[in-house]
Amino acid sequence: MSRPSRRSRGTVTVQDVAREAGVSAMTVSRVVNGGSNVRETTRHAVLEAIAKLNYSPNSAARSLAAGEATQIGLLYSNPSAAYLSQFLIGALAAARRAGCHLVLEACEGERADEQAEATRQFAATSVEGVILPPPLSEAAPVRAELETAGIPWVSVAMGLPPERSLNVRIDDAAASAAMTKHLLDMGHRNIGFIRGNPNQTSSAERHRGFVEAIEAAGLDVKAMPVEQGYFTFRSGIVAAERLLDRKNPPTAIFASNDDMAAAAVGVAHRRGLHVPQDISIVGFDDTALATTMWPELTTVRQPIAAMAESALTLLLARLRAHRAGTNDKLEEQVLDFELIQRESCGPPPGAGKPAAGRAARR
Amino acid sequence: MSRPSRRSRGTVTVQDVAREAGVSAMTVSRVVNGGSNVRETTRHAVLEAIAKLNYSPNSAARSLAAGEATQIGLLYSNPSAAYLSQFLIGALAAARRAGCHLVLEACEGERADEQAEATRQFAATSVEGVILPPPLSEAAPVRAELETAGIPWVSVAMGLPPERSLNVRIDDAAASAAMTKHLLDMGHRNIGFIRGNPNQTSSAERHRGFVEAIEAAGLDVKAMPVEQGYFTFRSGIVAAERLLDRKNPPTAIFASNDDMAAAAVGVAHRRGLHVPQDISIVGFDDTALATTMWPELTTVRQPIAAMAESALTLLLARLRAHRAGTNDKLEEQVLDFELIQRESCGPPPGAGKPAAGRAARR
DNA sequence: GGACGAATTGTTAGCGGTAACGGTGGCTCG
DNA sequence: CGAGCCACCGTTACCGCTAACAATTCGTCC
Repeated sequence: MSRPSRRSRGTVTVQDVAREAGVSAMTVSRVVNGGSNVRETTRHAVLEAIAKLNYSPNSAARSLAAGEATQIGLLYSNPSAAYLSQFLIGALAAARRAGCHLVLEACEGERADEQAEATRQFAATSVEGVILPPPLSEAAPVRAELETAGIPWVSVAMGLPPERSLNVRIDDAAASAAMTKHLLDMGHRNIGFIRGNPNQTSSAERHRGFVEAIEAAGLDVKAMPVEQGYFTFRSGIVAAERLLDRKNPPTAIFASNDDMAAAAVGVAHRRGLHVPQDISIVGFDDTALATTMWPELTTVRQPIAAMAESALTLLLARLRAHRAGTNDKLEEQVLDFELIQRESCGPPPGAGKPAAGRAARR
Repeated sequence: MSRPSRRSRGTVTVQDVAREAGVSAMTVSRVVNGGSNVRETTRHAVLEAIAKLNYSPNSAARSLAAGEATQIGLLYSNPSAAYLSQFLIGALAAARRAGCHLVLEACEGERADEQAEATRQFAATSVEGVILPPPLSEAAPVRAELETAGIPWVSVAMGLPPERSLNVRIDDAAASAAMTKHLLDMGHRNIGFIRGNPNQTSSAERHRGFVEAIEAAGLDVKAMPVEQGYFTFRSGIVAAERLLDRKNPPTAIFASNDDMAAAAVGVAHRRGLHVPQDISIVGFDDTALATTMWPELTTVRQPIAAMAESALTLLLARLRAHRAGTNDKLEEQVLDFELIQRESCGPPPGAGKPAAGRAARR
C-alpha cells in the first residue's frame, strides 16, 4: 500500500469531515468557528460528522492560515507563587483555545530601568501583545515602553478603570466592604486595617471599601487603627505589631492580602494570643497560603484563573480589531469575588454570641 | 501599490532571509534547525541575514509543516502552588521553543478511578504525550491508563530510576544526606526526621540519605527519632508534636518537605521554642513557602523549572523517535540540587560554637 | 414570472515552513 | 579518466486551515 503523499499521520482533517458530511471544507471551517451564515441543517450534519470522526482542529494550521497572533507575552514580577500558578492555569487554557503561545518573562527588581529593560525584551522578540498581572499592571515604565513599542497590553487586577488600556479586575472596594461587614456582623467594633502597597490602586480601593462599610454601619472611621503595609509577609509583621502595641488593641485585623494576614497570625501567636478566640484575623486573595496555615484563613477569593482567561481573550480581540483596522473601544471586565469563611475569624472575646447568623463554612 | 497577495503582515519570513542571503528558503531552514550539511560560509551569510532582518521563525508554520506534536498534556494533582508555578514556567519555556501547546488537566482526588478518569480525558483529546509531575509521577492508575491508550509519558521527580518510562529527577538520597551532614556539622547529635508520603519513592530515598549520612558519621540511626508524615502541612503538625513530646526531644528537625517544616516551626513557636536558638528546623524543596515564613527556611532546592524543561524535551524526543519508528531507549535525567542556607538552622542550644565553618547566607 | 438582494455554499490561493528527492560539483578510487 | 560517492544546495509539493471572492440557491416583491 502506498503512503498517500507525505507523512500522513492518522489525523482527522477538515477534508475528512467535509467528505463525511457531504459539504466543502470551508463550510466545516465555518461551523467550527462561530458558524455564521450556515443553514441549521448543514450545521447539524457537520457537527455530526465531527462527532463521528472525533475531529479536533489543528491549532497550528489554524493560526497559520488565519494569520493570528501566535506569541503573547506575560510579564510577571514575583507575585505570590500561588497567584502565579492560578494565573498561568487560566492563561494557558485560553492560549490553547486561541492557538497562541505564552511567552513568560520574569521582571525582577522594582527599579524603573529594570522594568523597562524587561519590557524591551518583549519588543525585541515578536510578541504581539502583553498581559500584565499585578503588581506590574500599573508599572509606569512598563506601560510607557509598551506604548512606544506599539504593543497592546491588558492589565489585570488594577483597582480602578484604566485610561488607556484593557483591564480585568474585581470590585476591590465592594469585596473589602463585604469582608468588613462580615466582621461587623460578628460583633467587632474595633477593627484594625493593614493597607496594601500604595503603588497599586487596588490598595486604595480596598481601604475605601473598608471605610465605606464602617461608615455605613454608623461607626467612626477615625477610631479604627490603620497601618501601612506593602503586601509582603515582612511588612505584615511590622504592621501587626504596631496594631497590637496600641493601648486599645483591635479585636480583629483585616489585612489587605493573605501574606500580611499570615504574618499577623504569626505575631499574634508569638504574643500568646489565640486565633480566633482572642483575635480574629482575615485576609484577601485566597492564595494557597490561606489553607496551608493554621488556623485556615477567612479571606476574599478572586477568580484568578478566570481573570487570566478574560485578560487573554480581551487582548486577542483587541489585536484582531487592530489588525482589521477597526478601532475597538478599550474594554474593561469586572468579575465576581467570593467571601470565603474559614477558621481565623470569630466573634470578639467576651461576646456572648455572634451578632449575626453564622454563614456556612467551606 | 498592490497588496502582495493576501493579508501580508509585516513579518519576516524565510523567503525574505533567503533573498537577502542569496540562497534558497530550504537552506535557511537548514541553518535554523541544526544546520547539517551547510557550508560554513553559507551558514554565516544566512545567520547574518537573519540578524539583519531580525527574523524569527513562525512556530505555527513550523510545527504544521514538520507534522510535529502540538499538544502535550500535563496532569497535575495539587502539588504546592509554588511547585506548580515553577514547573509551569519551565514547561512553558520548553513548549514555546518546541512550538507545542501545554494542555493542563487537574486531577483532584486520590482514588484510582478518579485518576483513571482524568487520564482518559487526555486520551479523548488529541494529546500526544503526557508529563507527570509528582505525586502523579508514580500513580499506578494513571500510568496504566496511558499505557493502554498508547500515549508516551515522562515522570518527574520519581525517587528511583523508572522501569518503563522516561524520568527526570534529582538525587534525593544524596540531597538528603547533604542536608543531614550539614546538621551534623553544626553540632546536632539528636536529629528528628519527618518522612514523606510513602506513596512516593522519593520519600524512601530521602530517608535513605538521612540514614546513610548518620551512619557515615558513625552515629546510631536507632537513636534518631523518626515520624511519619504525608507531605501536608497538617501531617507536619502531628509529626512535629510527636517529636517534641518525646522525653529527649531532638535539637533539630529535618522535614521531608517545606510544608511539613513550616508546620514544625509553627508547633515550635506555639510551645515557646525559638527557631533556630532553641531548635533548628530544615526542609526540602525550597518552595516559596520557605521565604514567606519566619524565620526563613534552610532547605534543599530542586531545579524545578529545569526539570520541567528537561521532561518536555525528553518527551518530545521520544515522540519524534516513535514517529520515525526508531525505538529509543528509555532515558533518565538526574539534575543537580542545591543546599540553601537560611535562618531556620543553627548550632544546637548550649553549643559553644558551631562545629563547622559557617556557609554564606543567600 | 423575472429581477434582485440576501443568505448560503464552493473554489482558489495561499499562510510560512519543511520532507523528500533531485541536481550539482568536487574528490577519491580502480 | 570515467564511475561512484559524498557534501551541499535547490525544487517541488505539500502540512491543515481559512480569507477573499465567485457561484449558487432562495425568497420576495412588483
